[in-house]
Formats: sequence, C-alpha cells, structure tokens
Amino acid sequence: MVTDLQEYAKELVRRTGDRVTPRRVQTLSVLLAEQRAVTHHEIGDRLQGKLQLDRVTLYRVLEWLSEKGLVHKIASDDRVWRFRANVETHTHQHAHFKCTRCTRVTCLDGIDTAHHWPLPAGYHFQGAELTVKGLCAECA
Amino acid sequence: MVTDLQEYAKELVRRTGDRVTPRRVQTLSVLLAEQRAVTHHEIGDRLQGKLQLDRVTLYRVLEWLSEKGLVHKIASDDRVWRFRANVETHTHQHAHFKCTRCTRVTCLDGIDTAHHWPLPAGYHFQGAELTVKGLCAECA
DNA sequence: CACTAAACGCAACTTTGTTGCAATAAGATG
DNA sequence: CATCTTATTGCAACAAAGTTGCGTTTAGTG
Repeated sequence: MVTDLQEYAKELVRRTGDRVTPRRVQTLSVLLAEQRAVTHHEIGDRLQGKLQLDRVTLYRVLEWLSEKGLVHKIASDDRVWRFRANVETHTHQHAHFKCTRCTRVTCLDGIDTAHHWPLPAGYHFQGAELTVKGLCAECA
Repeated sequence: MVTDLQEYAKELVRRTGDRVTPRRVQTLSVLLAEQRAVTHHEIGDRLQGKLQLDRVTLYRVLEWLSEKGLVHKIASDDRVWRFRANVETHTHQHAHFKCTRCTRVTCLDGIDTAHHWPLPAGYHFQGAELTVKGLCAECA
C-alpha cells in the first residue's frame, strides 16, 4: 500500500532529527518503492504530479538522504548517479549489476565488496565499488 | 628516453593500418609514459606546447585509441573518464585503485575481474568493473 | 501566532562530453 | 614530387549532469 510506504518514509526522515519535509518524504518513498537503483531523472519523473519539485532541490534532497544513510549513491560508466534506498538486509558493501541492454541497475547482495582485496604494499583499503555488466533475466 | 617512447608509439599507431598522425602518436606517447590512468584534462596539459590540440580532437583521438585496443577507458565515480595505455602484461579484465586523497588511479593487475561472479538465475555475465578505493602508498 | 533557521525555487554557471561542417593533411597514385 | 582522395582536425555550437548564489517560503519551536 502506498500510504504505508509514505508513512514509513516519513518515520525514517523523522528519525534523523532534521526537518520532515514533503520533498524528503516523497523522494524517499519513491526510492523505497523501487527494487533497484534509479537515476535522478527517473525519480523526478515519478514525482511529477505528486508535488512540484525543482531539479536542484531533488539533487539536494538526494544528497541529504545519502548523508543520513537512508540512501546510497552508485556510480556508473554513463556518468549518471543512481540512488537506492538502504534496506537492513543489505549493507553499503555490496556489488551492483548493470544490464547493458536496458541499463537497469540492481543490487547483487550475494557479493561482498568489503572483502580485503590484495593491494600493493603501503596501500590502505577503504572500500570498493564493483559493477558487474551483462544481460539481466528479462533481456537475456 | 622520450624519443624511444615516441618511436614506439608511432610503431603502435602504424600497426593499426590507419593514418599515423602527430596527435595520435603524441597522445599515445603521453599515455605510455604514465604508469597510471590519466584524465582527458591531464593528457591535454601534458601535450601543451608540444603541439596544438583541440579538446574535441583529443576526445576523438582517445576514442580511436580505445577502439584500436591501444588504450582502455576507466569509469570513475567523479564522472570523468580516465585512460591508460594497454601493456601486454595486463588484460582488460583487471581492477583499478583510486586514492581518495590524491585521486590518482592505478591498475591492480593482481585482481582478475573476468572471474564469474555469482549472479541471479537467468543473468548473463559480460564483464565487470571493480574500483577499490583507499589511500595509496604516498598518501597513507 | 510569531520567529528563525533550514529548505526550497529560480537563474545563472560549470564541467564533461558530443555533433555538424568546413578546412587541412596523410598517404596513395601517377 | 605533384596531385588527389578521404580521413583527420579545428571551430562553433550544443547537450546533459550537476553546482552555486541568493532571495523566498516553511517546518518546528516558544
């Protein structure tokens, strides 16, 4: 139910201690509803009609959600940031899959990128970003 | 010796069968001289003075070098393409390391990304891009 | 209800990369 | 080595993603 999701989003925003604004709640709600990582543009489309939202504001809302740990950013080779709501079942340290045909990005919770990769001497590990490319089940 | 590198670059360009132009040779020469992945901007800086080179031409030269397999492109989370000369000792299927302080990108030849990662049923593997982040030996 | 700092909207700007087209030059041919 | 053909280059204009500055609105507090 949509209302449940919005209430949940509202609760998550409230817990941060910062202001609970419609834009934050609606944006997070959209991301919670998706089972994948979506672009800034796609989020904007889904919010059309529901409420007026400036491009810049959306960037700032997403940045804020990211800072608060409610969402995470994913870099891709098309130079477009994608965002995904953080769910308890997966940590930040996971891989992503990008379909080379439909360009959809999904999370690969089965792969743990927190694994310590073999680095040259003197190097200090902080994190890793792994994107596996190929065809998803629908496009294959 | 710089001349050697330029001669080598020239030879590599010649082997493609396409035209041997100063811009292609010089650009490849700059990339061969680097032990890491450099941005379009950095390459432009290194070419200043040596020869006049338009932004667009550089993009096209790099694209061409990439198509011919003399160079490979690396995507990063700062939306900037980086390029690195292909050396026999490493294949395209390897990981990269990006220092979060000096932003330099180096190749991690010890990690093979052609490995078949565990994917959901119906998914078809094509390739993977892995960037490990942290501090390099100089910045640590 | 009034107040204040945080959010927001708007306009202008930056960075990275691309497209179209006319001018130039690599290398083949005579 | 002059000429010709076509790939390559430079220029100008454009496009997309994202950022900055600033005045206006609004959430939350008293």
